[in-house]
Amino acid sequence: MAAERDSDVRAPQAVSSDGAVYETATGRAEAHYYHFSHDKAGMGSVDKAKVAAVVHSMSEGSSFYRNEERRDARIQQQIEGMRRRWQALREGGLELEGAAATARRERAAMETRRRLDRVWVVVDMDMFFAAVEMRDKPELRDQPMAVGGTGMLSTANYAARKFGVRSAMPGFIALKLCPSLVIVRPNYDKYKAAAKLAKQVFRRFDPQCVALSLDEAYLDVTDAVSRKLGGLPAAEMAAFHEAVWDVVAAIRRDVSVATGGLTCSAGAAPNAMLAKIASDMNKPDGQCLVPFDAGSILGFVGALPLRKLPGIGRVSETQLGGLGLRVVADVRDEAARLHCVLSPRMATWLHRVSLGIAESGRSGSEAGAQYRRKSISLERTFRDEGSLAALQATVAKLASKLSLQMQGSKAAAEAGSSGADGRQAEAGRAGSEAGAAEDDGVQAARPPRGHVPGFFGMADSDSDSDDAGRPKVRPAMRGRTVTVKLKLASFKVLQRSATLAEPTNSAEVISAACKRLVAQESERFKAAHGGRPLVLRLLGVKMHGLVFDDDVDEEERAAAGHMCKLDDGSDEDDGADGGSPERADSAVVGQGRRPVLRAVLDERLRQMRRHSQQSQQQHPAKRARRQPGGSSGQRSLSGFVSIS
DNA sequence: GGACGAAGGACCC
DNA sequence: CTCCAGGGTCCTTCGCCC
Repeated sequence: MAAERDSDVRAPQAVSSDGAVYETATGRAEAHYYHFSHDKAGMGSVDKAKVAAVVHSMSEGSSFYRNEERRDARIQQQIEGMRRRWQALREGGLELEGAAATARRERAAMETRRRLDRVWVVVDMDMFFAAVEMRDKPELRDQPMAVGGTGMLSTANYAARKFGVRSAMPGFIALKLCPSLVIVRPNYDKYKAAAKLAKQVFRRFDPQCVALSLDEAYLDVTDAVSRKLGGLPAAEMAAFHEAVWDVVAAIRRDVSVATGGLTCSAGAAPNAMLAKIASDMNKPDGQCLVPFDAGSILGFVGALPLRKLPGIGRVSETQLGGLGLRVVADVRDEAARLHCVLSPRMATWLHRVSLGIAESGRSGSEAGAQYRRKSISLERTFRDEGSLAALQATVAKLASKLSLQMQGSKAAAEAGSSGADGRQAEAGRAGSEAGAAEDDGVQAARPPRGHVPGFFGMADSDSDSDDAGRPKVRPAMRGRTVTVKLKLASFKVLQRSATLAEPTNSAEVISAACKRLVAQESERFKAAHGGRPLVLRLLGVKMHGLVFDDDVDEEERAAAGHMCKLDDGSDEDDGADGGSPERADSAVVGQGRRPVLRAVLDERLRQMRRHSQQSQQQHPAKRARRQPGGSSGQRSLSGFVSIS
């Protein structure tokens, strides 16, 4: 293993600026229901057609499948609308003229904001959960195995991937594809321990590194690289690239040593988005460097299939594909027309990203600001249930568990030691009635260290103690808006929410509010369906509009001095980075006020830019108007692509 | 024209 | 035998209320 890594550590071959290296399998997966993410590492030899056939035969006729078909039909219809408009723009001129001018200005403004002076690294553990299990149980090494349950897998090893098994695939389908598959139940404590070891390594290279999940971290290693260069500015690009390459190699080596042989892949680039993309290019156990010059970057992103962009998922890929766009460079070429067809944000975002520009700045001065979650929720899937009483019992149980979590570490600790207070005893009974009780008793009784990390949880609480070994305190919080999530037996999802007069974290209050919403919906459903009961397969309870108890102190401090306000709708996001390229001078943006985590995530998590077809068709005139007209000039689209 | 609440979605891991 | 998760974030649209 060491040898393998060595060899690829040794070759600081940067990407050629024409991007040819990355002209990967554009193997257009026939846009349909079940390509669970195509060219994943280790899948080279999979018989895709066969896998698709098996998956299809397993799903056909199921409620899940029918729901997917409905969804797909809707999307296809949207695409039809987009297509017509897209074609119309090809012929007609005026609107496009304006848009082209806008796009040109936009691009110039964006180019202004391109930064090449920071070195970002994204590290991604290879098949993390499976790797940990294999490390601890060598007999699993050469076996196809996956971590998860029959319901859903979270990751699979490479032996399993050869059969077409992959993460986010339901376990029962995976077993069909690979009858010898060993499915291991997840053991999060082990994964957390391993992640903690890795993070200790990351901190040596970037004390402020941010973990997005157990298996992925973002590092700004600029300082480490310049130390490597002896504090001198790199005389030339090659030396600089080599230094970057070596730092990344060192990180990966140290991670492997620290974790007892787990491997990871990494990408390095001038911004976090590019680094993220690069981290995926040489998986597993490899690394990739995007050169630090605009020309190379344009070549690199340009050649990528759109799906590689974090933020472009199954739907967006299909939509853009419907317009004939396949690769990032296509988007760049069509920036003007896209401005006429997509929502303004989506268009602007795509344009920027197609240039390989992203803002992953981290404001050093902002170290004090902790990340604040925006919502907290709990949901449970169970066997189809039509009895309102049973559903309400589940609601009560979810509400009381959520309440407990919201009360912070102190409450959780008490509950953990006492085993079961009144609320939980009640919840336990209720749960078994609803048939959703499996692991619940255990979970509820778990001490504070137990609870699920969540997507962001790791950002500052990857461990239960701080660096000095003091136990970490989870602040109590209250929420003002409560939402119930209902997934019908048909897989259709509904959400019903209500805003309370006062923020709360009381189990009773939350429970009562949720029960009311569920009862209402149940009535409505019966009325609309000739008395048929509402049959659900999932219930969820969520709270948002959160206020944190320890923010009270912060407000006091704020009164005395600086500190920005972090929570409540006032979103420090002022117009959103991509939103207004006009204020290109907003070097100030990303300069101060954002919490560390937000700044880093900015790019990758805000991009669910989707747009609604309907509205665009309903208000074409309005849309046209908002494109600042003016300008003329002949500009051939090719002029767009050139790098100045 | 906002700000705010509600509902529905896309996406990520 | 088992039959598609759960925890988050952000975007968009719409309606209501200034």
